[in-house]
Amino acid sequence: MCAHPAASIKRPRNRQRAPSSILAQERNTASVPMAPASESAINANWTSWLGSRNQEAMPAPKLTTIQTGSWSRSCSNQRPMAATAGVRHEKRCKLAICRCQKAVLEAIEIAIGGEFERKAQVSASGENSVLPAGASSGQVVTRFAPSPTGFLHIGGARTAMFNWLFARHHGGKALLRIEDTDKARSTPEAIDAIFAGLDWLGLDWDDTPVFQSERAARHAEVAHQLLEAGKAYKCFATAEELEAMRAEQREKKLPMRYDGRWRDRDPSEAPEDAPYVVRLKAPQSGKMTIADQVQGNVTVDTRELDDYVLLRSDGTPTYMLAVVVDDHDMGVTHIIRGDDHLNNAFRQLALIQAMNWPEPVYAHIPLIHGNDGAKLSKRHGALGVEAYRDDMGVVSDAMFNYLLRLGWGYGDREKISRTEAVELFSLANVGKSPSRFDAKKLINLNGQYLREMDDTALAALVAPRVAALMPEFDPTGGIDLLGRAMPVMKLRARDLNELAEGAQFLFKNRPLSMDEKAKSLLDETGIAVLQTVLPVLAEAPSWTAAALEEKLTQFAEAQGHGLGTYAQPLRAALTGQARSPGIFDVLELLGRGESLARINDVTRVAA
RNA sequence: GGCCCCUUCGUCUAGCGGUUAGGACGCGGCCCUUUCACGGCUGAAACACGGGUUCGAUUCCCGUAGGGGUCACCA
Repeated sequence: MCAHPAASIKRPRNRQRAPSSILAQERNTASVPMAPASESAINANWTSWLGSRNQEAMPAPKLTTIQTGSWSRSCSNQRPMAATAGVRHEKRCKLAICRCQKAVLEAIEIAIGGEFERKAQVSASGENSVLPAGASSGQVVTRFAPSPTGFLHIGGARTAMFNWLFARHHGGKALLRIEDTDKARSTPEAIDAIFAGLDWLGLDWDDTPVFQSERAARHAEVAHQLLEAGKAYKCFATAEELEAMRAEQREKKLPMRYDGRWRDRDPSEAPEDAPYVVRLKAPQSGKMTIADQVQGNVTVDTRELDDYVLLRSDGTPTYMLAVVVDDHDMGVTHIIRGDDHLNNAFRQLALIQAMNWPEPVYAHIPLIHGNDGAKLSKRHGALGVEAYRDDMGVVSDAMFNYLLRLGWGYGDREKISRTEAVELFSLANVGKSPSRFDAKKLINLNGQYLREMDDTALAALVAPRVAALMPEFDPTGGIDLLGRAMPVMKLRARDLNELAEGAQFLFKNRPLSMDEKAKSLLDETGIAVLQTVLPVLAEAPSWTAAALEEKLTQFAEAQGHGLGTYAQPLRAALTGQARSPGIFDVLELLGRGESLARINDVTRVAA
């Protein structure tokens, strides 16, 4: 049948998005910090908390550039980043915004080199804010901050990847912070599992990982600074009191939030020695906008923000305080995390502004949902990455590629290596809607990567699995044969388990056990076929797949039969199964002696 | 309930005002073939709904519906 010529002509679809490097560069540069800073103040600050903390935990930031206070103010409402996010939605304004952005950047450049520098020196004195290390050099700094309450699940893994990718793409730093402040739920095993999972995915991190629990003193220090500055206050409300307040709000269908009952009260009104928490004085009017790199501009009325707790009554920091302080001290410039934190971002921003710290760039990526469409959680049967590795036999490169494509796309590209991913990754191409995990697609991709893998490396991964399947397998002796079998075996496998199962025939002891299909192939006619074919094979000039194929094909033709007549009984006799690699490959892998012996086992029993 | 976010084949996605709405996984068919795979060709399969704006909306705006997230002295 011949199709109409026109039917096969496809319209060229080369409208692939141009690499977004220009935008990316602009963003990168645009993230130059705007906050004033004093080097001595910073150093003092760092030494103060370093003195009592683990010195290894976090190196003091290097300070190179000083920015101006005036720029901080003039840019805070219309930062270049805000304009950039607008591009996503205001394509008509795209060019205009880009030009505007460019103008701002140029202005910044002039400012850095010119008269603003003097202003900086003036306004920096008396300021106690700390300029982030990364930010000071215009370098991108990201962080992945898992809380070690379990394994590294798919969602966390992808967040880690996006952070890593973004930092590597921009030649910046990717940092790791373990949020282990919840001592009851954090375990060393979970920490190990997270490290192992990240390592397996091939994600490496700069500097030493930070353990949040070791920084409690620094967090408290910030809370006290805020207290002294009048930007935070002591709240003596009891748990029961607050519960009653919430119950009432629930009943009256009012928004549930702390009503600020101690915001303006004098602490002396509290009972003697009463326990208290420290709350942030959050702004009470106006609006806040976050120029989110993924979600676009998100605006919230500040009335939605309540005076949340910074320091618990036992003096320990809450998560809200800890993240903000750590992100700042670590010099994090870009916060890339799940969008379940989008609402938190506003509350955190209030704290950042109270401290007069530079605002980071936010990118809240959509969550990965389970099959029921709800947030992935352990209760939903979400698995740790190691489960995909161990139980499903998934290979690192495949997992990386699959996760990369979940929520991020680059035109039609499906198969993308780590190196390419670093080159192509941008937040602009991260989708806004949540995605679901599709194990079938993962496995398909896994098969593609398996086929490309080095045979020796593959054999090393498969060997333990074969050993688990059959006690008679000797890994030290068998790994060589396994490696030689890989080229033909990996063509037909999609995961490491299939590979291991399929390889078992190579190591079985004689006489072979036969599965049902093999037995049915070895009926009377099947055995008769083997009896005629045995001497033919024995005569083969050399025991290679090619030679054997030539020999048997000639014989089949002479007999007037198809190759299948001989191949199937042979397969059964040689492997005990009806499925295997090509029969001539099987013969070659098994070798002359073993092959003939296995065939002989079958024919002799019948006789 | 308040606030925030989302909505293109079953799933992952492309699409940037004019396309026969493209690709991938999965599913069906055909071809290749010694089994199973791989590979090749091919088919079915989507713009949630309703209003605007526009000469023209999948694309921009506003609603509706549905889904999700978040509202702790958890992280």
